[in-house]
Formats: sequence, C-alpha cells, structure tokens
Amino acid sequence: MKKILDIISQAPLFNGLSQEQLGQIRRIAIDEFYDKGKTVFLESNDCNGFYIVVTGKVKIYKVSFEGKEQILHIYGPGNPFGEVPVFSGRKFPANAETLLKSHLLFIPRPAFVDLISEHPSLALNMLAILSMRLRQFTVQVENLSLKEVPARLASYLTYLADEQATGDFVSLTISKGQLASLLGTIPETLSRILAKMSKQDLIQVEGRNIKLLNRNGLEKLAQHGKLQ
Amino acid sequence: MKKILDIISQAPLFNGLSQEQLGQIRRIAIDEFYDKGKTVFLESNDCNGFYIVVTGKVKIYKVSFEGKEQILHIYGPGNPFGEVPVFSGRKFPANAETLLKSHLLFIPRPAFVDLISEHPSLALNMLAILSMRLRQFTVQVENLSLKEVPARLASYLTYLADEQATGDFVSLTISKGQLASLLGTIPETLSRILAKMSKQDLIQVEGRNIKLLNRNGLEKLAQHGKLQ
DNA sequence: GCATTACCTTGACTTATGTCAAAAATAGCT
DNA sequence: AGCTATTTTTGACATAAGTCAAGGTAATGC
Repeated sequence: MKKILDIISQAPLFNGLSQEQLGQIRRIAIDEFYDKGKTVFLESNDCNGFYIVVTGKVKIYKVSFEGKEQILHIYGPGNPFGEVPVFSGRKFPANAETLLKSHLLFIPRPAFVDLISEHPSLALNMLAILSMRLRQFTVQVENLSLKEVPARLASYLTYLADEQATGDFVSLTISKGQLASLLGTIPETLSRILAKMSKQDLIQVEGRNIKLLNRNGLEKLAQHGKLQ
Repeated sequence: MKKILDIISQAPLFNGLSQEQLGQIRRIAIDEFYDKGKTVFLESNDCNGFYIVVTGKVKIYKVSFEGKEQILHIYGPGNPFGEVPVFSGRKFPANAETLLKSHLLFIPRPAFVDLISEHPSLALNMLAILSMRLRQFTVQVENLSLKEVPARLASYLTYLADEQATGDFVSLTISKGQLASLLGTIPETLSRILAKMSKQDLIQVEGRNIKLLNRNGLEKLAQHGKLQ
C-alpha cells in the first residue's frame, strides 16, 4: 500500500501535488492485476478512465489487417496510458497489452476530470505529459518515413545507452521481436541488420546484451548513414 | 478586428470562454503576417509561445538529411500550432511554413500559462486538442508502418470526401507534391498510383479535382487492399 | 501574349525490406 | 536435466517504392 503511494507520488503526472491530493487520487483509483501477455484494452473498446502502471510493463500497439504489429509506446512504473479518450472522447486510439505481470491503477474519468478542474497544476502536468508524447510521435513519424531501418536501430541503441547510463553496454528490456515491432520492421530484417552492424564492428551482440563498439559511427548512421 | 475575434471565438481552444476571457486572449495575442512559403519557425528554434491561424494555411513538417519532406499536419483558420514546447519545454519538435499568405496570432507563453491556470475550461480545451492530435498521430504511424501507399491514398480520399461533404467529388486543397509528402511518399509514386487507380475505375482525376467512382472499392483498399 | 517557372507524369532501373520456409538457438516448464 | 515451445537466425526470392532523367502540362508574371 505504501509502495503504491511512493510510485504515484514520483510520477510526473502527480508532480507537486500535496499528500492530501495524492490521497484523493489513491482513493478514486482502482487496482487491477494482469498476468503477462494479457489485453488491458482494445481500440474498439469504450473508455471511461485511464491507467497508470504501478509495476510491470505495458505495450501500446496497432495491428494491420495482415497481422503485422507496430508498437507505439512501452510504458513502465509511473507512466499513465489510455488518457486520450478521457479528454477527446470516443474510443481508445490503439490496443494495450501487458509485457510482464503487471499491477495497474485505473482512474475513472469523471472523478479525474473533477480533480483536474480543481487543481491547475494537475492540468499543467497532464498537458506536459501529452506534449512530451506529441514530441515522441514526431520522432516516430520522422523515423518511419524519413529513415531506413539501420538508422532507426542505431538511433534506438544510442538512445538506450544514454537512458541506461551504463557506458557502452546496453541491454534490451524487450525481445528482439518486440524491438522489431517498435522500430516498424520485422524480426528477420532486424536480425540481418544486427548481423551487418556486428560485421562492421559497430556493435557486439550477445543475446539481449549489446556492446556499442563505435558510438560515433552509430550516431552518424542514426542521422544519415547507409550500412553497406 | 471584429473578424479576428469571430475566428478565435469559434476555435475549439476557446470553446465556452466568455467575451471577457476572449478579450483577455486578444489583448495578449500578437499579430503576425506572412507571405506564402515563409518559415514561421524551425525545429531548432527556441519557443516562448504558440500560434493560432487566423487566415491562410500552415504546414508542420520534418525534413530528412537527404532532403525528403514529411508533412505532419496542415492547419487552417482556428487551429493552434506550436504548443508542444509551451508545456514540455525545449525546442519545437518540427518546422512550420505557410502554404498561403497567412495571418497568425502569436500567444506568448507566460501570459497563456497564467490564463490557463485561472480558467480550468481553457486547460480542458487544450487537453482535448492535444488528445485529438495524439489520436491523429496514431493513425499516421499506423498508415506509415502498416499500410502501403495506395491504401494511404484511398484512406485520405475517403476522409476528404467525408470532410468536404460534397458527395463523391473531392478537390485537393494542396498540390499533389504536398499530398505526396503528407502521405509519406514522393510525387512520382503518387502520380503512378493515381494513374493506376484511374485505370481501375476507382477514381477520375482532373487536375486537383477527383471524382470517387467506387467508394466501396476505395474503402476496402484503405483497409487492406492491394492495387494490381 | 509570351516566357519563365513550377508542377506533374512517364520510363528504365535500383534497392530496401518484406515473404516464405527451414534450421538453429534459447528460454521455459515438469 | 530433458523436453517443448518460443524466439532468433539464415537463405532464396518477390515486390513496393525510391532514384535518376526526360518530357509534358499548367500556372504565373512581365
């Protein structure tokens, strides 16, 4: 119980709220527990609230008619998701599924809209979160439309290295198949490109652990490089 | 002067605001006038406010290292743009350029943040707008990653027909080159696909005017069809 | 009205990436 | 550990869409 309040108190969405206000949030939130690989919602579902990840991991994704999947986001502890229909009405824009056993909080729409109307800083926090997501989407569209798969991969690897702050060692937190889906490609293509990048001594792959051997080369590739 | 207040009073962002509040907005807004084809901002620029289109048209776009352009949005009268850095800080996520001679309002960040803190409905309006944009981005990512160009085009044409509510006649409001950029392709490819769709009696093209001859076929193509 | 520019179309060619199939490696389970 | 299921890799092949280049059409300005 204490742990939950810890996590939500550190979430950017609740940044700057008082203990009293956090208590209000906790009181309207409903706990939901999911096993790995379970659907949280589908894009056809109606929505009357949004979710926050307490523990675990959730992917937000679209699927084509032919069955190809594109991951839009992967969210971990502290991240809210499914808020779009709270403010714009209508259905969810995509599907959500757990990647791990997960504990989620469900925040019902009406109670949250009341809260946000009372607390301007909550509204500003939510505006900041949605703005960050718009920013991420512009990067994703840019990557999909203007860059080839090797550049997207290089970009992801250097991003991960920065995030994990573990020097030139990176460890994937998702399977390579899921990474392919996140990068907008398929496992076969990703596998081939990892092999090529290894052959050119840009990286060294051992399962999910990847060592970046030539950070500079990767960054160039991420911007505009070709892989021969 | 009266006309400007008319336009901003009808913008979804200012939905439900009183005359007094609209007057406040007008007072903090700064008029800017641009010729066709002028840069409003670049993604490297710092931001201390956002814009609203009064008249004209603005494209928001990214450019690859090789010079290929991807349009993210096209905004007309009443639409705000460039709000992302107002709430998330940092630089603009993309570039903005006028497609027509345009009259814009620039809303300085500090004054707007004050207003939004005072008026919860303004905050909720902005949340609704950002949510709609996130929704549009999920569609754009889906289109780029999971659909081929013919499907994207068919999707755009049926969308336009619905929006223009002019039966099966559609008229492009942008050049075919810009349309190619919006769909994430190049003019040559778009031209070929328009020719193919004409040959299959799906559409009939005369300059920027397109007649949809087989709405059902186009809708099927938009979902999962192949064009032979 | 004509010239200049921008826009659009068509053709021949290249290439990145997807498809299908099968083998290899890894992870998970009893 | 040993077996199964999943994930990953590799190969041969197909194809959508990009590149380069040239010609045609439409629009704009003097």
